[in-house]
Amino acid sequence: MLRKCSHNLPTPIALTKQSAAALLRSCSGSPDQLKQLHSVLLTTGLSVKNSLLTGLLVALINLGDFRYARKLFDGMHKPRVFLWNTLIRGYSKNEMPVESVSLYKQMASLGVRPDEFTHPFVLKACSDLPEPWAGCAVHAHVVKHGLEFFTEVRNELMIMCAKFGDVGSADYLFGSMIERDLVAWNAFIATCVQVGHASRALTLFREMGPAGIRPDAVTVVGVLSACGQLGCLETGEKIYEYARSEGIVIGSSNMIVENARLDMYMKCGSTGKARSLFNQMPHRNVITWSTMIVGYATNGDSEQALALFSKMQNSGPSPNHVTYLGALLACAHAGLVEQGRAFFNAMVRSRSKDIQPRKEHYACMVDMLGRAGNLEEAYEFITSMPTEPDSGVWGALLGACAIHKNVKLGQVAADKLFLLAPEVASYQVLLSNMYASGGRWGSVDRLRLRIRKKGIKKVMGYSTVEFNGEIHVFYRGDRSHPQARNIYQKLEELYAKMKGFGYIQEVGSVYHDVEVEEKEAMTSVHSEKLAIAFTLVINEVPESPIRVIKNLRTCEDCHNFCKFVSRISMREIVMRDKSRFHHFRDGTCSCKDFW
DNA sequence: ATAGGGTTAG
Repeated sequence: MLRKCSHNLPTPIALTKQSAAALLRSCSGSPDQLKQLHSVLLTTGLSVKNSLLTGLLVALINLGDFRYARKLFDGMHKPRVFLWNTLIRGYSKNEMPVESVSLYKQMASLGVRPDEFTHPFVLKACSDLPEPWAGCAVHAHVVKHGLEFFTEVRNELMIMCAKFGDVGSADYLFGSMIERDLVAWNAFIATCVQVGHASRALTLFREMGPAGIRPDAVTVVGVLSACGQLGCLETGEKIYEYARSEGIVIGSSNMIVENARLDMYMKCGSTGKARSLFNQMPHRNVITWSTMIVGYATNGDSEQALALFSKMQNSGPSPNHVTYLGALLACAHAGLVEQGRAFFNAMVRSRSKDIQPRKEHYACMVDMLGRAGNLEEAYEFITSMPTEPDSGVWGALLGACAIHKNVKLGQVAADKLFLLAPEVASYQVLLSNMYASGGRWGSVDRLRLRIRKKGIKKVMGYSTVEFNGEIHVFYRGDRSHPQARNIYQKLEELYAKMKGFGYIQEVGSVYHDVEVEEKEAMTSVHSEKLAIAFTLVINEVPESPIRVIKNLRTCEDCHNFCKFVSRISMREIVMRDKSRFHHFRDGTCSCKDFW
């Protein structure tokens, strides 16, 4: 490599300081070229001053050769703040937050005074770290140096707070901003979506105009993402059309916007709309393909997911770890154990670091094996993991044990989960359900006591439906909706009709040690049933699908209920639960009762 | 010579 480019470089004699600087500016080819230039400079006897070295360093960093850059940097006498900044930024932009933060630490301990450019970089690195402590320390520095009023610094502080779950502080930082510019709005909207406050993001979007800020394409991406999370298809499409008509996005030129749209369609269960958009897109990257594959997999169309995956391997970009997760999900949902194993082995064999199996791939495999009934193999799979299994992996095993009613192995998983994720109620609920289905009421009571002692709160289940751009929320047994009377009347009607078609209420999933009538009463008013009844009341257009989003997983009886309703009302029901979609059509579900 | 915000999985 060195020899190859050596003839492009001038001989040492011809080189002056000016020509060296000019050469450096034009030398954006390869790090090797730059390194050679450096050694040439050293042989010239020219005094290689900081200014020249700085140029060299910047070029190296921009090319991503941090090792050589760092060597140069460490050899420099009192590098200027600008150089510290550049290196800190380089690390943070190239997913090396640890290096970025430790360089900042070094800077601080040497007494180099940071300027207003330093903190946005290092704060970004701090928010990429798994723990918030470094960020807190840097925050203190920001205040110490009196830099917290720079908009850029404030934005990064806000994002960091939001990423570590401190939405209150993020909110405060946004609200108290003196100059709230477009970037601040976009950052806050995006963080709202990331922490799961999608409806807040939509509210913010509506406030932008009155506040005198014109949204741009970045805003649109955030808002489309919010619509996906909420399952608001109508709203999402309206916002996209608005953005087109306002010239905020032009055609399909912005791939990120199109990807966000694609994802929104998939998250709303509209695989058809997603596919036709995909077919029309002028440019597709790995995210485009992954979004499609994951989308198909979660929507229960494993065939399409796997077909696209092989199409991608033939004529698309290289798959990454997310794409493979999509392929594994497709296998897990379709019960294609052999195919799934093959994908997993391909990942292990791959030389690319980017597609080595991660924890979520292991969790997916455990789910797949466990669901197919190979519980022992799933357990062995966990013990063979190169890294410490996390709650996702044990949770997958517990879920499979619940399906196959294997209390013994389920207990093993639950014990791990009690240590790894004591605050997640759903795991304890699963265990409790397993005890209950085995009639072990004593164990159920002991577990309940333990849950109460620890103060673990169950997440309340709810379902949402979008109608005319508004979101309607329902809880179990909820009567607060203005249409409550009509909804319950509709529900009665449905039950009466369904019973004629052979519907029998399945109460097993409730797993409470209460009288049968009471169980039945609770099951019959689950939130998803109310949401469906509501949609039937207000929207009688036969060909429009009923779209319901549920925050937890749906129970067996509701699943059965949906099948019957789809049949007797001739309406398609698209239900997104916590982990996947169910498309009900004419009495059957896309998940083939395998979920 | 350096500035902050955006899309996929869990």
